[in-house]
Amino acid sequence: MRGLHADTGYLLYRLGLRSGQLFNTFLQESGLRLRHYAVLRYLAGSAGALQRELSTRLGYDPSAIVGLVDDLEKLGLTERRPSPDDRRSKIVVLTEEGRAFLRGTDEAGLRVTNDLLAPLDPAERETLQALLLRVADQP
Amino acid sequence: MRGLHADTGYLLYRLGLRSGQLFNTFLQESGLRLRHYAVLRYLAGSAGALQRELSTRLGYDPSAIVGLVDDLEKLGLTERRPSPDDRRSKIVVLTEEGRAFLRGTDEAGLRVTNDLLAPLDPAERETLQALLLRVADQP
DNA sequence: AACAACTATTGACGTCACCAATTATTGCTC
DNA sequence: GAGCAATAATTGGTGACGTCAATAGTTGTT
Repeated sequence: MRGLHADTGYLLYRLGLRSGQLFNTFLQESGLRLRHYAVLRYLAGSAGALQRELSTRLGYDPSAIVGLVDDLEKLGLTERRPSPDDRRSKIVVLTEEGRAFLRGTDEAGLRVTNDLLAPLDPAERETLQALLLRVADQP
Repeated sequence: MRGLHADTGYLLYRLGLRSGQLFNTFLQESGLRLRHYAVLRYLAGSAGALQRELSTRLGYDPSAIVGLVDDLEKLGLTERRPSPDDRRSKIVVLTEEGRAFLRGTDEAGLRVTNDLLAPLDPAERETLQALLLRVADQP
């Protein structure tokens, strides 16, 4: 009898939950949650982003972005700068402290991934990574 | 600059969210959510389960199971039967209506997985499935 | 000049995860 | 076999979160 566990879509859902929990328990000592961390990492790769951009790219509601950026700003990890082109928009950028924070949690994120993928050898991890990237990169 | 998207753990988290959303939008016409569906599919593979067992196997809080089983019972898809061994426990079983419901949503679940894995060919899907199963099957 | 579209923000509502406490029952132990 | 810790289901509370509607300020279009 094929249970739901044999369904790849459901497996992804389940493992996504587990992965998120691992990240969150890991981040909790810093007072942040996975959502904050995702924003920081996105900013690290983009050198400034409109809140609207964060919303669409990360899949969080615009109103959620407001709170997340508020939190990060309160901790001094990001700043809101006025957009030169459009006075409605604000550009969120990492501060130096934000970069330092990311450096400090770098190997920690790797450790989480390491725990999660413990049953796989390096070659298999690379295969999985490649497949997931292909799945993730569709509109 | 390696963004968070290059991190397998985060990829899993992200794809898990997407998968869950697909499942939920698909199930919403039936009035159930993914959590209910997961319970039904687990029951289909076990011919009766204690609520405690559902809690540990599916990773939901015992108090959450109460509500889920209440909902399913209200729809006539499951029943609570007294355990012959232990009067504290109740055994949750699928009704005939529950089985019929699962049959009706069978190919729908496959369609969700199909949408999700659109970029992969059949061989790659099997590889992914096998890797995810290995990752999922750790304590 | 008028109006539709867009950005950030606020607020409300329902769902959900997480934790503590309760009741009924069981198993252990002395 | 009496007392007591452990367990199963349940209830309730709290905080986080997704979603939706509404608003103020700004831009682009016609």
